Amino acid sequence: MARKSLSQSDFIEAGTEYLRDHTLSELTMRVLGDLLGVDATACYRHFSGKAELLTAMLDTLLGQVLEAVPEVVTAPRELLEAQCVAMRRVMHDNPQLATAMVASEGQMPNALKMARRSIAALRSGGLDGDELIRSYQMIESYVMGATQFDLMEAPHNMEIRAARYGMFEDPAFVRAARSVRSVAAITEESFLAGLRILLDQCLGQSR
Amino acid sequence: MARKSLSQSDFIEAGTEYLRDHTLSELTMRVLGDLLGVDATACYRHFSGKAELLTAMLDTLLGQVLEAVPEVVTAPRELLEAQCVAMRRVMHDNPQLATAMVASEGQMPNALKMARRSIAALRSGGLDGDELIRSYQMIESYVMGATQFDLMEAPHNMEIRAARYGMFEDPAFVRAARSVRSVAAITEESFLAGLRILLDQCLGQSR
DNA sequence: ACCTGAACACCGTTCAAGT
DNA sequence: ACCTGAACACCGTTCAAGT
Repeated sequence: MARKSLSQSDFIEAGTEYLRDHTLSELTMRVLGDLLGVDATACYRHFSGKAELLTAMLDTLLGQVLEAVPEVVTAPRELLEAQCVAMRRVMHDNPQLATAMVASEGQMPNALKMARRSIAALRSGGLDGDELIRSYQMIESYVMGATQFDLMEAPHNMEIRAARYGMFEDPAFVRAARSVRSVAAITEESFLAGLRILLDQCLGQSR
Repeated sequence: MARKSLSQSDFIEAGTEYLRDHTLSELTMRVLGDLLGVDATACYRHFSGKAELLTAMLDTLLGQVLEAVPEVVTAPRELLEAQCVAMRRVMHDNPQLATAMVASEGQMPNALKMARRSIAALRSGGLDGDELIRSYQMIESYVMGATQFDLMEAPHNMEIRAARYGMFEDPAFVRAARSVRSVAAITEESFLAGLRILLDQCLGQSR
């Protein structure tokens, strides 16, 4: 039998790819092994367990956000908004992983990088002390939370939301519920509107 | 052996009580059976499975929110804020259930009631059409999402957040990280500040 | 150094059998 | 009508054994 000599990134990539079309609970260690033509327990030679693999997959995702928003010299307001929008888009493209986002930031270097960038932007926007922390936390909780909430039950999330709208018995919602696409559009619009309202309030209007 | 003749609410209450001191993954059907002095499979005589039980537990939680905010005649802005704050408090008191909040609203009558109340308030605040939907969705995603995010990994969530702050290498965050209590306080302040900013923008300043 | 394969201690759930 | 208890098809993970 030929040696496989797999690396961490092989498992990360195979898992992330698999989650494009499958549920998180469908990604078992046995399936992951099959994907790489290897035994179910081979993963344990590279990660302490499933949790650590998941964390590595998540951090890789955050790396994509950092790449999507190069740290060029832009106004802090624009850098922040761009980073938040990129974060949401990456999560939107990987809903299964996004909704499993964990708080174990200790092992996620890219999460740390993103946070430091945001804080630097808020600082150069004039914030400091407790106001800085409140603003940072408000934006992080909004972007991560609202996006996770909107992606819940993906890929059927917007069908489910449309069905809910239909039960509200309100003419505006019932009309919107007829088109899943319009429900999805409204969801994105409301996220972006909310983000801008919060950023405006934290950093002052810039448009 | 005496007949137990349990009802749905017995399982809901026992499970919710158990989750006060235990993780969601620790609440297995076998444990639930032990709590009620009954076989592990007895639950299937009252619920189709664990998912349906969980949904029932969640809806019971939403019922507490409805009770906490009686539908007295108040200004729409105040009703909305009170309902959002009550929602967060109930989730805060039941973090394990709150972070498992599901999108299966079809079987959650109290979720429907809450939504209709919110929509009525927004309407009497002068909103209509797509603007009404955007405002509703913005507030729902913010309250549910940010709260779920802040409660992630409870009951150690604030210790984890404090540890993160310590790694930011920013003087303001490092100072705040010395007290878990202060991190928790800042989290609540930033949630409330964000909520008020969004409500102000949707319904106009009322204070 | 890395992978295998059997094994362990769990899950949620089904179903025939009890009362 | 409701509960029991064995059983099924899974999990993640461990560990001795291979190469």
